[in-house]
Amino acid sequence: MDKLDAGIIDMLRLNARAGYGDIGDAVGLSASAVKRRVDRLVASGVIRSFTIQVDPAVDGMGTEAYVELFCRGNVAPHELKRILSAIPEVVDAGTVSGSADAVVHMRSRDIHSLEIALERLRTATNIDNTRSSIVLSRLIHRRYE
Amino acid sequence: MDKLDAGIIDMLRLNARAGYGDIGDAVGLSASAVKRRVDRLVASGVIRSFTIQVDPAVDGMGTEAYVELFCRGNVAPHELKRILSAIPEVVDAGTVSGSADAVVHMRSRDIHSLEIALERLRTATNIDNTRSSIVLSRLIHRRYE
DNA sequence: TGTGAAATGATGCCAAT
DNA sequence: ATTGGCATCATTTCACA
Repeated sequence: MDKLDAGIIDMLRLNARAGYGDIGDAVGLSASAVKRRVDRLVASGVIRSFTIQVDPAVDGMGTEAYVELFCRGNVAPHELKRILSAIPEVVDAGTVSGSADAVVHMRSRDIHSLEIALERLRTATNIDNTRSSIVLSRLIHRRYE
Repeated sequence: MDKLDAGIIDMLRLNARAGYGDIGDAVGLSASAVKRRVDRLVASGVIRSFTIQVDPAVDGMGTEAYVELFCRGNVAPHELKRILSAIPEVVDAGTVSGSADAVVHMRSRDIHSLEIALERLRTATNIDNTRSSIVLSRLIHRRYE
């Protein structure tokens, strides 16, 4: 991961379909050298995948919520992970510092299916209670991940 | 957005560098028909961009926080968007229901640069105060977006 | 790493549905 | 309005220096 790799990654983040030649022009390498580096970045797991960002509204997944999770007693992170993995509406989650034990980002087709998913979460073992914030309007969506 | 478009989007989500011919084989179209549809999906904004998912740890962006934003008086969503857009550490944000005005997901290189970004957020015009939850361990990372 | 050749894929046009 | 096939052009990919 040197400066050249970082440059290649920046280019691919902006346009994952950029040609090797174009990337090479930008970072100062030949097309084949860029290809070799990209292949290596993929093989080593630095580049997880090539994807697209789809408008969630069009995709029919326009309803979102941020949910704070409060657990009963001490719950191990891998236990939380097990619970959350079973709910497909959970797109992102992490244990956090502060009063809550975890923050969960949920995305669903509509309010109704979000409510059902929330109910599943709320009734899971060791979950004490939840505090939901329904997203009213999306402001930022920088998916560099 | 018919069934064919949905199939094309599914393929591109799995591999944004898939060839038009390969996509066509999967959904039952010729390469040129797939290209036309992809071009249209991009032009109409359904496909927002072609990107890569990078391992945040390797990328040196392993420190995250969820931040609740409380504003002074009524702040228009587009005003919040303007403020948040200026902070690159903000990867995701939305106005929400409940006591907070917005929830912001931030990602940074380390605690120190996260702190600096938080300070910039906290001192922005019309921001009353913030409530941060630093992510201790990432549980879920379903980045279909 | 770069160069150059061969294979592969992208792109635009046209006739047909 | 949208498709498949084809011709052309660009890019990827690989062997070798």
